[in-house]
Amino acid sequence: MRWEPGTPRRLQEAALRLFATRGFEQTTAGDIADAAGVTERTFYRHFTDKREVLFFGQESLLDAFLTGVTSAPAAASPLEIVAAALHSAASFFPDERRSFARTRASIIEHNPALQEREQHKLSNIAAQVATALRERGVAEPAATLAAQTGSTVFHIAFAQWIKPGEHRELADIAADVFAQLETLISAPA
Amino acid sequence: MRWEPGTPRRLQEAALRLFATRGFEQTTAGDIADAAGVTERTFYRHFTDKREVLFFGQESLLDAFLTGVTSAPAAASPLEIVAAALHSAASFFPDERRSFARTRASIIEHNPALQEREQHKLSNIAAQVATALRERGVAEPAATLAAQTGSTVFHIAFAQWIKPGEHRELADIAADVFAQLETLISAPA
DNA sequence: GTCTATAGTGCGATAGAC
DNA sequence: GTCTATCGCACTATAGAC
Repeated sequence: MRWEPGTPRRLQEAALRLFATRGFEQTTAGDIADAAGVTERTFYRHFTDKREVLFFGQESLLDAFLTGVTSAPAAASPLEIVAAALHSAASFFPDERRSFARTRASIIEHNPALQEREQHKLSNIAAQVATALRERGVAEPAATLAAQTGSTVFHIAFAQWIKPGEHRELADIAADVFAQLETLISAPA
Repeated sequence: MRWEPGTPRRLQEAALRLFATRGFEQTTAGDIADAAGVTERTFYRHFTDKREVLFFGQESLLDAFLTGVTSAPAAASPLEIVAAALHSAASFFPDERRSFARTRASIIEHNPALQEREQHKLSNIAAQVATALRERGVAEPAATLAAQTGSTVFHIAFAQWIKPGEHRELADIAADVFAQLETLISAPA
Protein backbone atom coordinates (compact mmCIF):
# COMPACT_ATOMS: atom_id res chain seq x y z
CA MET A 1 0.00 0.00 0.00
CA ARG A 2 1.31 3.36 -0.98
CA TRP A 3 -0.04 5.53 1.84
CA GLU A 4 -1.08 4.85 5.36
CA PRO A 5 -4.87 4.77 5.60
CA GLY A 6 -6.82 7.17 7.72
CA THR A 7 -4.94 10.26 6.66
CA PRO A 8 -7.68 12.69 7.78
CA ARG A 9 -7.70 11.13 11.25
CA ARG A 10 -3.93 11.33 11.56
CA LEU A 11 -4.01 14.93 10.39
CA GLN A 12 -6.66 15.73 12.93
CA GLU A 13 -4.74 14.08 15.75
CA ALA A 14 -1.55 15.87 14.80
CA ALA A 15 -3.41 19.17 14.51
CA LEU A 16 -5.06 18.75 17.88
CA ARG A 17 -1.72 18.03 19.52
CA LEU A 18 0.04 20.95 17.87
CA PHE A 19 -2.80 23.43 18.39
CA ALA A 20 -3.00 22.45 22.06
CA THR A 21 0.69 22.93 22.70
CA ARG A 22 1.75 25.68 20.31
CA GLY A 23 -1.56 27.39 19.58
CA PHE A 24 -3.64 27.58 16.40
CA GLU A 25 -2.00 30.60 14.81
CA GLN A 26 1.48 29.41 15.68
CA THR A 27 0.88 26.15 13.85
CA THR A 28 1.07 26.17 10.06
CA ALA A 29 -0.72 23.74 7.78
CA GLY A 30 2.76 22.52 6.83
CA ASP A 31 3.57 21.72 10.45
CA ILE A 32 0.49 19.54 10.72
CA ALA A 33 1.21 17.82 7.42
CA ASP A 34 4.79 17.10 8.49
CA ALA A 35 3.63 15.63 11.77
CA ALA A 36 1.24 13.36 9.90
CA GLY A 37 3.83 12.41 7.31
CA VAL A 38 2.20 14.03 4.30
CA THR A 39 2.72 17.22 2.32
CA GLU A 40 0.96 20.50 2.89
CA ARG A 41 -0.83 19.97 -0.42
CA THR A 42 -2.30 16.75 0.90
CA PHE A 43 -3.58 18.55 3.98
CA TYR A 44 -5.53 20.91 1.74
CA ARG A 45 -6.88 18.01 -0.31
CA HIS A 46 -8.58 16.69 2.79
CA PHE A 47 -9.62 19.97 4.39
CA THR A 48 -10.77 23.07 2.59
CA ASP A 49 -9.03 25.28 5.11
CA LYS A 50 -6.87 25.05 8.20
CA ARG A 51 -9.75 25.38 10.64
CA GLU A 52 -11.73 22.59 9.07
CA VAL A 53 -9.37 19.94 10.46
CA LEU A 54 -11.01 20.43 13.86
CA PHE A 55 -14.41 19.53 12.44
CA PHE A 56 -13.55 16.20 10.90
CA GLY A 57 -15.97 13.56 12.13
CA GLN A 58 -18.71 16.06 12.95
CA GLU A 59 -20.63 15.46 9.74
CA SER A 60 -22.66 12.77 11.44
CA LEU A 61 -23.88 15.16 14.12
CA LEU A 62 -26.22 16.70 11.58
CA ASP A 63 -27.48 13.25 10.66
CA ALA A 64 -28.17 12.53 14.31
CA PHE A 65 -30.29 15.68 14.62
CA LEU A 66 -32.15 14.95 11.41
CA THR A 67 -32.78 11.34 12.33
CA GLY A 68 -34.24 12.53 15.60
CA VAL A 69 -36.59 14.87 13.73
CA THR A 70 -37.85 12.28 11.28
CA SER A 71 -38.24 9.53 13.86
CA ALA A 72 -40.39 11.60 16.23
CA PRO A 73 -44.01 10.44 16.43
CA ALA A 74 -46.40 11.97 13.92
CA ALA A 75 -48.47 13.63 16.63
CA ALA A 76 -45.50 15.38 18.25
CA SER A 77 -45.54 19.15 18.69
CA PRO A 78 -42.67 21.16 17.16
CA LEU A 79 -41.04 21.38 20.56
CA GLU A 80 -41.38 17.66 21.12
CA ILE A 81 -39.78 16.99 17.76
CA VAL A 82 -36.89 19.22 18.69
CA ALA A 83 -36.54 17.43 22.01
CA ALA A 84 -36.33 14.15 20.10
CA ALA A 85 -33.67 15.60 17.81
CA LEU A 86 -31.72 16.79 20.83
CA HIS A 87 -31.87 13.38 22.43
CA SER A 88 -30.69 11.72 19.24
CA ALA A 89 -27.83 14.21 18.88
CA ALA A 90 -26.76 13.71 22.47
CA SER A 91 -26.19 10.00 21.85
CA PHE A 92 -23.41 10.94 19.47
CA PHE A 93 -21.33 12.11 22.39
CA PRO A 94 -20.77 9.09 24.61
CA ASP A 95 -18.55 9.45 27.62
CA GLU A 96 -15.45 8.28 25.71
CA ARG A 97 -15.56 11.42 23.63
CA ARG A 98 -15.59 13.79 26.55
CA SER A 99 -11.83 14.03 26.88
CA PHE A 100 -11.38 14.76 23.19
CA ALA A 101 -14.22 17.26 23.30
CA ARG A 102 -12.56 19.08 26.18
CA THR A 103 -9.24 19.44 24.39
CA ARG A 104 -10.98 20.56 21.23
CA ALA A 105 -13.15 23.07 23.07
CA SER A 106 -10.21 24.61 24.84
CA ILE A 107 -8.46 25.15 21.50
CA ILE A 108 -11.55 26.75 19.98
CA GLU A 109 -12.11 28.87 23.06
CA HIS A 110 -8.75 30.54 22.55
CA ASN A 111 -9.27 31.50 18.92
CA PRO A 112 -12.01 33.74 17.51
CA ALA A 113 -11.63 32.38 13.99
CA LEU A 114 -12.36 28.90 15.29
CA GLN A 115 -15.32 30.14 17.28
CA GLU A 116 -16.73 31.60 14.09
CA ARG A 117 -16.46 28.29 12.32
CA GLU A 118 -17.99 26.40 15.23
CA GLN A 119 -20.94 28.76 15.45
CA HIS A 120 -21.42 28.57 11.71
CA LYS A 121 -21.56 24.77 11.81
CA LEU A 122 -24.10 24.82 14.60
CA SER A 123 -26.10 27.46 12.78
CA ASN A 124 -26.13 25.31 9.66
CA ILE A 125 -27.45 22.40 11.64
CA ALA A 126 -30.22 24.58 13.04
CA ALA A 127 -31.10 25.71 9.51
CA GLN A 128 -31.34 22.12 8.31
CA VAL A 129 -33.42 21.11 11.29
CA ALA A 130 -35.74 24.00 10.48
CA THR A 131 -36.07 22.68 6.94
CA ALA A 132 -36.84 19.20 8.26
CA LEU A 133 -39.49 20.71 10.51
CA ARG A 134 -41.02 22.52 7.57
CA GLU A 135 -41.15 19.23 5.71
CA ARG A 136 -43.11 17.86 8.63
CA GLY A 137 -45.61 20.66 8.19
CA VAL A 138 -44.38 23.16 10.77
CA ALA A 139 -44.91 26.70 9.50
CA GLU A 140 -42.54 29.65 9.70
CA PRO A 141 -41.42 31.31 11.87
CA ALA A 142 -42.21 28.45 14.26
CA ALA A 143 -39.88 26.05 12.44
CA THR A 144 -36.83 28.32 12.62
CA LEU A 145 -37.72 29.37 16.14
CA ALA A 146 -37.97 25.78 17.33
CA ALA A 147 -34.83 24.66 15.52
CA GLN A 148 -32.76 27.59 16.79
CA THR A 149 -34.05 27.06 20.29
CA GLY A 150 -32.98 23.44 20.11
CA SER A 151 -29.56 24.51 18.95
CA THR A 152 -29.29 26.88 21.90
CA VAL A 153 -30.24 24.17 24.37
CA PHE A 154 -27.72 21.81 22.79
CA HIS A 155 -24.97 24.40 22.96
CA ILE A 156 -25.57 25.18 26.61
CA ALA A 157 -25.86 21.52 27.54
CA PHE A 158 -22.69 20.68 25.65
CA ALA A 159 -20.76 23.44 27.40
CA GLN A 160 -21.91 22.02 30.71
CA TRP A 161 -21.04 18.45 29.64
CA ILE A 162 -17.38 19.34 29.12
CA LYS A 163 -17.02 21.37 32.30
CA PRO A 164 -14.43 19.97 34.71
CA GLY A 165 -16.02 17.73 37.30
CA GLU A 166 -19.17 17.17 35.24
CA HIS A 167 -20.00 13.48 34.92
CA ARG A 168 -23.64 13.37 33.86
CA GLU A 169 -24.52 12.19 30.37
CA LEU A 170 -25.14 14.82 27.73
CA ALA A 171 -28.71 13.65 27.15
CA ASP A 172 -29.55 14.17 30.80
CA ILE A 173 -28.02 17.61 30.91
CA ALA A 174 -29.85 18.56 27.72
CA ALA A 175 -33.15 17.42 29.20
CA ASP A 176 -32.49 19.58 32.26
CA VAL A 177 -31.67 22.65 30.21
CA PHE A 178 -34.72 22.04 28.09
CA ALA A 179 -36.92 21.93 31.17
CA GLN A 180 -35.37 25.18 32.40
CA LEU A 181 -36.22 26.80 29.10
CA GLU A 182 -39.85 25.80 29.43
CA THR A 183 -39.95 27.19 32.95
CA LEU A 184 -38.29 30.39 31.84
CA ILE A 185 -40.75 31.06 29.06
CA SER A 186 -43.95 29.66 30.48
CA ALA A 187 -43.49 31.01 34.01
CA PRO A 188 -45.72 33.93 34.95
CA ALA A 189 -43.89 37.17 35.55
CA MET B 1 -6.03 69.27 5.14
CA ARG B 2 -3.97 66.37 3.97
CA TRP B 3 -6.53 63.60 4.38
CA GLU B 4 -10.22 63.51 3.81
CA PRO B 5 -12.05 62.79 7.05
CA GLY B 6 -14.25 59.77 7.57
CA THR B 7 -11.93 57.25 6.00
CA PRO B 8 -13.74 54.24 7.54
CA ARG B 9 -17.08 55.34 6.12
CA ARG B 10 -15.63 55.88 2.67
CA LEU B 11 -13.96 52.50 2.81
CA GLN B 12 -17.24 50.89 3.80
CA GLU B 13 -19.17 52.58 1.03
CA ALA B 14 -16.56 51.62 -1.54
CA ALA B 15 -16.50 48.06 -0.25
CA LEU B 16 -20.26 47.74 -0.35
CA ARG B 17 -20.33 48.98 -3.91
CA LEU B 18 -17.55 46.67 -5.06
CA PHE B 19 -18.77 43.61 -3.17
CA ALA B 20 -22.27 44.11 -4.59
CA THR B 21 -21.09 44.35 -8.18
CA ARG B 22 -17.99 42.19 -8.34
CA GLY B 23 -18.47 39.91 -5.35
CA PHE B 24 -16.58 39.64 -2.06
CA GLU B 25 -13.86 37.23 -3.16
CA GLN B 26 -13.32 39.03 -6.44
CA THR B 27 -12.64 42.27 -4.60
CA THR B 28 -9.20 42.73 -3.04
CA ALA B 29 -8.48 44.94 -0.07
CA GLY B 30 -6.36 46.98 -2.45
CA ASP B 31 -9.32 47.53 -4.76
CA ILE B 32 -11.36 48.95 -1.90
CA ALA B 33 -8.48 51.12 -0.73
CA ASP B 34 -7.97 52.47 -4.24
CA ALA B 35 -11.66 53.28 -4.57
CA ALA B 36 -11.52 55.19 -1.28
CA GLY B 37 -8.31 56.97 -2.19
CA VAL B 38 -6.01 55.36 0.39
CA THR B 39 -3.51 52.54 0.38
CA GLU B 40 -4.15 48.92 1.24
CA ARG B 41 -2.13 49.33 4.43
CA THR B 42 -4.50 52.06 5.55
CA PHE B 43 -7.46 49.79 4.99
CA TYR B 44 -5.94 47.34 7.43
CA ARG B 45 -5.32 50.03 9.99
CA HIS B 46 -9.05 50.67 10.18
CA PHE B 47 -10.26 47.10 9.84
CA THR B 48 -8.59 44.06 11.29
CA ASP B 49 -9.57 42.02 8.26
CA LYS B 50 -11.37 42.33 4.95
CA ARG B 51 -14.71 41.12 6.28
CA GLU B 52 -14.77 43.62 9.10
CA VAL B 53 -15.48 46.53 6.76
CA LEU B 54 -19.07 45.31 6.51
CA PHE B 55 -19.53 45.63 10.25
CA PHE B 56 -18.45 49.23 10.68
CA GLY B 57 -21.15 51.14 12.53
CA GLN B 58 -22.59 48.06 14.22
CA GLU B 59 -20.75 48.61 17.48
CA SER B 60 -23.70 50.57 18.80
CA LEU B 61 -26.09 47.69 18.30
CA LEU B 62 -24.57 46.02 21.34
CA ASP B 63 -25.04 49.22 23.31
CA ALA B 64 -28.69 49.30 22.32
CA PHE B 65 -29.24 45.78 23.59
CA LEU B 66 -27.39 46.50 26.82
CA THR B 67 -29.22 49.74 27.41
CA GLY B 68 -32.47 47.86 27.01
CA VAL B 69 -31.38 45.35 29.63
CA THR B 70 -30.32 47.90 32.21
CA SER B 71 -33.32 50.16 31.71
CA ALA B 72 -35.90 47.42 32.20
CA PRO B 73 -37.90 47.74 35.43
CA ALA B 74 -36.44 46.06 38.49
CA ALA B 75 -39.37 43.69 38.81
CA ALA B 76 -39.12 42.43 35.24
CA SER B 77 -38.73 38.70 34.58
CA PRO B 78 -35.72 37.54 32.53
CA LEU B 79 -37.93 37.23 29.49
CA GLU B 80 -39.36 40.70 29.99
CA ILE B 81 -35.86 42.10 30.27
CA VAL B 82 -34.94 40.43 27.00
CA ALA B 83 -38.06 41.82 25.39
CA ALA B 84 -36.99 45.29 26.50
CA ALA B 85 -33.52 44.72 25.07
CA LEU B 86 -35.05 43.60 21.81
CA HIS B 87 -37.22 46.68 21.62
CA SER B 88 -34.27 48.92 22.30
CA ALA B 89 -32.18 47.18 19.66
CA ALA B 90 -34.95 47.44 17.10
CA SER B 91 -34.94 51.21 17.39
CA PHE B 92 -31.44 51.20 15.95
CA PHE B 93 -32.82 50.15 12.61
CA PRO B 94 -35.14 52.91 11.47
CA ASP B 95 -36.73 52.65 8.06
CA GLU B 96 -33.94 54.67 6.42
CA ARG B 97 -31.52 51.85 7.10
CA ARG B 98 -33.58 49.21 5.42
CA SER B 99 -32.15 49.73 1.95
CA PHE B 100 -28.57 49.57 3.20
CA ALA B 101 -29.42 46.53 5.29
CA ARG B 102 -30.81 44.76 2.25
CA THR B 103 -27.71 45.34 0.15
CA ARG B 104 -25.49 44.27 2.99
CA ALA B 105 -27.53 41.16 3.68
CA SER B 106 -27.46 40.07 0.07
CA ILE B 107 -23.67 40.33 0.05
CA ILE B 108 -23.38 38.31 3.24
CA GLU B 109 -25.89 35.76 2.00
CA HIS B 110 -23.61 34.92 -0.90
CA ASN B 111 -20.48 34.30 1.15
CA PRO B 112 -19.99 31.72 3.90
CA ALA B 113 -17.02 33.55 5.42
CA LEU B 114 -19.20 36.61 5.89
CA GLN B 115 -21.99 34.53 7.38
CA GLU B 116 -19.52 33.21 9.92
CA ARG B 117 -18.55 36.69 10.95
CA GLU B 118 -22.16 37.85 11.16
CA GLN B 119 -23.15 34.92 13.34
CA HIS B 120 -20.13 35.48 15.52
CA LYS B 121 -21.07 39.11 16.09
CA LEU B 122 -24.61 38.19 17.01
CA SER B 123 -23.35 35.45 19.27
CA ASN B 124 -21.07 37.93 21.03
CA ILE B 125 -24.00 40.22 21.64
CA ALA B 126 -25.96 37.35 23.13
CA ALA B 127 -23.04 36.51 25.39
CA GLN B 128 -22.84 40.09 26.63
CA VAL B 129 -26.56 40.28 27.18
CA ALA B 130 -26.27 37.08 29.23
CA THR B 131 -23.59 38.75 31.33
CA ALA B 132 -25.80 41.78 31.85
CA LEU B 133 -28.62 39.49 32.92
CA ARG B 134 -26.33 37.77 35.40
CA GLU B 135 -25.44 41.16 36.79
CA ARG B 136 -29.14 41.70 37.30
CA GLY B 137 -29.26 38.53 39.35
CA VAL B 138 -30.46 36.05 36.75
CA ALA B 139 -28.84 32.67 37.35
CA GLU B 140 -27.37 30.28 34.81
CA PRO B 141 -28.43 28.63 32.62
CA ALA B 142 -31.46 30.94 32.54
CA ALA B 143 -29.34 33.98 31.66
CA THR B 144 -27.71 32.39 28.62
CA LEU B 145 -30.95 30.75 27.62
CA ALA B 146 -32.86 34.02 27.74
CA ALA B 147 -30.13 35.98 25.98
CA GLN B 148 -29.73 33.43 23.20
CA THR B 149 -33.47 33.23 22.76
CA GLY B 150 -33.60 36.99 22.39
CA SER B 151 -30.86 36.81 19.79
CA THR B 152 -32.82 34.19 17.87
CA VAL B 153 -35.96 36.31 17.88
CA PHE B 154 -33.98 39.32 16.74
CA HIS B 155 -32.37 37.38 13.92
CA ILE B 156 -35.67 36.02 12.62
CA ALA B 157 -37.36 39.40 12.91
CA PHE B 158 -34.49 41.13 11.13
CA ALA B 159 -34.59 38.61 8.28
CA GLN B 160 -38.28 39.37 7.90
CA TRP B 161 -37.72 43.14 8.12
CA ILE B 162 -35.47 43.13 5.05
CA LYS B 163 -37.65 40.83 2.96
CA PRO B 164 -38.94 42.45 -0.25
CA GLY B 165 -42.36 43.95 0.25
CA GLU B 166 -42.05 44.09 4.02
CA HIS B 167 -42.91 47.53 5.38
CA ARG B 168 -43.61 47.00 9.08
CA GLU B 169 -41.21 48.39 11.65
CA LEU B 170 -38.62 46.04 13.07
CA ALA B 171 -39.91 46.47 16.62
CA ASP B 172 -43.39 45.35 15.57
CA ILE B 173 -42.08 42.31 13.74
CA ALA B 174 -39.90 41.41 16.71
CA ALA B 175 -42.86 41.63 19.05
CA ASP B 176 -44.80 39.30 16.75
CA VAL B 177 -42.00 36.74 16.60
CA PHE B 178 -41.62 36.97 20.34
CA ALA B 179 -45.30 36.21 20.82
CA GLN B 180 -45.02 33.23 18.50
CA LEU B 181 -42.15 31.90 20.58
CA GLU B 182 -44.24 32.07 23.72
CA THR B 183 -47.06 30.25 21.98
CA LEU B 184 -44.69 27.63 20.63
CA ILE B 185 -43.19 26.83 24.00
CA SER B 186 -46.13 27.32 26.31
CA ALA B 187 -48.72 25.64 24.10
CA PRO B 188 -49.89 22.22 25.20
CA ALA B 189 -48.92 19.40 22.88
C1' DG C 1 3.37 18.68 -7.27
C1' DT C 2 4.51 23.55 -8.55
C1' DC C 3 3.32 28.28 -8.95
C1' DT C 4 1.01 32.31 -7.65
C1' DA C 5 -2.36 35.80 -5.92
C1' DT C 6 -3.93 37.70 -1.90
C1' DA C 7 -4.57 38.21 3.13
C1' DG C 8 -2.61 40.12 6.78
C1' DT C 9 1.61 41.79 9.81
C1' DG C 10 5.78 44.49 11.20
C1' DC C 11 8.36 48.43 10.93
C1' DG C 12 10.53 52.68 9.52
C1' DA C 13 9.63 57.15 7.23
C1' DT C 14 6.70 61.11 6.47
C1' DA C 15 3.30 64.68 6.86
C1' DG C 16 0.22 67.33 8.99
C1' DA C 17 -2.43 68.88 13.61
C1' DC C 18 -1.66 70.63 18.07
C1' DG D 1 8.45 69.29 20.32
C1' DT D 2 4.32 65.26 20.54
C1' DC D 3 0.61 62.68 18.54
C1' DT D 4 -1.74 60.43 15.01
C1' DA D 5 -2.85 59.07 10.29
C1' DT D 6 -0.80 57.72 6.26
C1' DC D 7 2.52 55.50 3.15
C1' DG D 8 5.72 52.11 1.36
C1' DC D 9 8.01 48.14 1.54
C1' DA D 10 9.33 43.49 2.99
C1' DC D 11 7.60 39.42 4.59
C1' DT D 12 4.91 34.85 5.79
C1' DA D 13 1.06 31.77 5.33
C1' DT D 14 -3.13 30.56 3.28
C1' DA D 15 -5.48 28.67 -0.33
C1' DG D 16 -6.60 28.15 -5.08
C1' DA D 17 -5.10 27.64 -9.94
C1' DC D 18 -2.51 25.25 -13.15
